[in-house]
Amino acid sequence: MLDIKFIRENSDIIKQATLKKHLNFDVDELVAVDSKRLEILKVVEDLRSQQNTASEAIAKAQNDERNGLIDSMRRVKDDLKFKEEELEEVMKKWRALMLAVPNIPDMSVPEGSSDTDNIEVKTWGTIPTFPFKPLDHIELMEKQDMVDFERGTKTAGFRGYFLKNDGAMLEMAVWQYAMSRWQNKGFTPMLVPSLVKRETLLGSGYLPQGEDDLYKDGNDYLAGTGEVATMFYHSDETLDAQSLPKKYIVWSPCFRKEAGSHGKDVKGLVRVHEFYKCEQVVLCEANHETSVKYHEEITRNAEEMMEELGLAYHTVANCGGDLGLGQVKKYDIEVWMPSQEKYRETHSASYFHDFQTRRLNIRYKDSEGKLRYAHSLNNTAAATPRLITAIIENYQQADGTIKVPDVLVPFMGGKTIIGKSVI
RNA sequence: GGAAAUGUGGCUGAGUGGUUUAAGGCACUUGUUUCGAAAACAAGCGACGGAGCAAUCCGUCCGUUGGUUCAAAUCCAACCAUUUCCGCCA
Repeated sequence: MLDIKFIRENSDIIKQATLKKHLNFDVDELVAVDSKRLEILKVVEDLRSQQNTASEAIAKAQNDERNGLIDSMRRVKDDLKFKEEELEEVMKKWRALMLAVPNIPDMSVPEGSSDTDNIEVKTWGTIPTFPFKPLDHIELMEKQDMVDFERGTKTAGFRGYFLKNDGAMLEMAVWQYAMSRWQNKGFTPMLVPSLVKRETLLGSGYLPQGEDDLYKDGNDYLAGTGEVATMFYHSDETLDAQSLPKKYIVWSPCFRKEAGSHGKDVKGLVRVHEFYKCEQVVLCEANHETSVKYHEEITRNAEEMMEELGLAYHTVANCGGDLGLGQVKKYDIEVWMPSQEKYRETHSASYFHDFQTRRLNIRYKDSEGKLRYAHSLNNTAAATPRLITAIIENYQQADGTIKVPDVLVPFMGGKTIIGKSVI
């Protein structure tokens, strides 16, 4: 959501944003609807003012005078009702359009329509070479009894899975490693609801346009990311400016229908309907430079974790067409997957300015005592099981066992090698 | 899931149809006083939208959404939340 005043005065900027994000949105229509809204609102407010004045007079008047006033107010009431209905019609349209206004992408966001136009901004690590034919994570995990897809689909349907033995333990080790790692950086750990109300998803900007990718029952939805509940946590609050930035490291189950991705990653654990994620969420003061600073910081946090894990990755700046409605700029971190011989997304870091906090009404009082909408950002910390597929493939050994990355050993009860040799 | 009670500003709390423009208190801000503070006294003290250069003015907001009425914090309905009890459950 953007400020309607800003939209009115800067419709050209909105038009450019719409083009850059490859969206269909008619800002001229919104501006026209808004003019209509203000015009009717003026009439309604004048009638209400009349009513308020008359109401006072009626309270004091007696007999005939009183009856006469009441009669004339009856007509005002009818007019008001008619105008209010007209206003409600316009407001419906207005609200729907307001939710569709895209946020303005940063100047530095590359042009382009899809992820193939994203631009690599960094690479790290050496792409591993194996003196044997490397296996994919599916084979590796099945050989070591770390996963059961057959019973997974029997139980949960397409993309269902069970993690077993060190498959289960490795996943939990990653969570613990990530949660404590970010806690040490000053982030507040939280476990947050995945079962959430519709308004939470409107607040973070996933709805109304993302309906098809969400599991739901009536007004109850399963969130696709912990960001949703975490952002809603502070909705309708005025934060203490001293408490900014607020940094959260959040663990939650995540549910995604993956609508529109049938045929992609149909096997394995790279794309599943139910997964778990440690997510970084930041609220900071309303200032572009501050947003950029924390955007770089939460991106770097994740890159450092990948470096600690010893996983080769690159970071891309997402192009305009690959940005969400509310995102100003986004970096994806993509890990090298030996079986696919390409990079696959593990992290997505974006900032929103006040797009989300306007919807959620999250404000703070700045140093001049003025109420302002905070800025918000988020990035993945560790999304599993996708991340463990990368670990497993990159750390596989000739005999089919899997070396545990050093930083995870303490979280695996001291275990350094997963599995028995299967040669 | 069933029953009952409750829902008013940052907090507390009055208000059950018309000077309520939401009393009073606490907290907060400023001033007077003081070497300084406390206390006392005085004044101020919400958000959002609109008009205006401005002073200021208008409108909306008493859990939410509708309804009744010339007029709703107040009456009615539904919903939501909280508390207590029962049922169920990890």
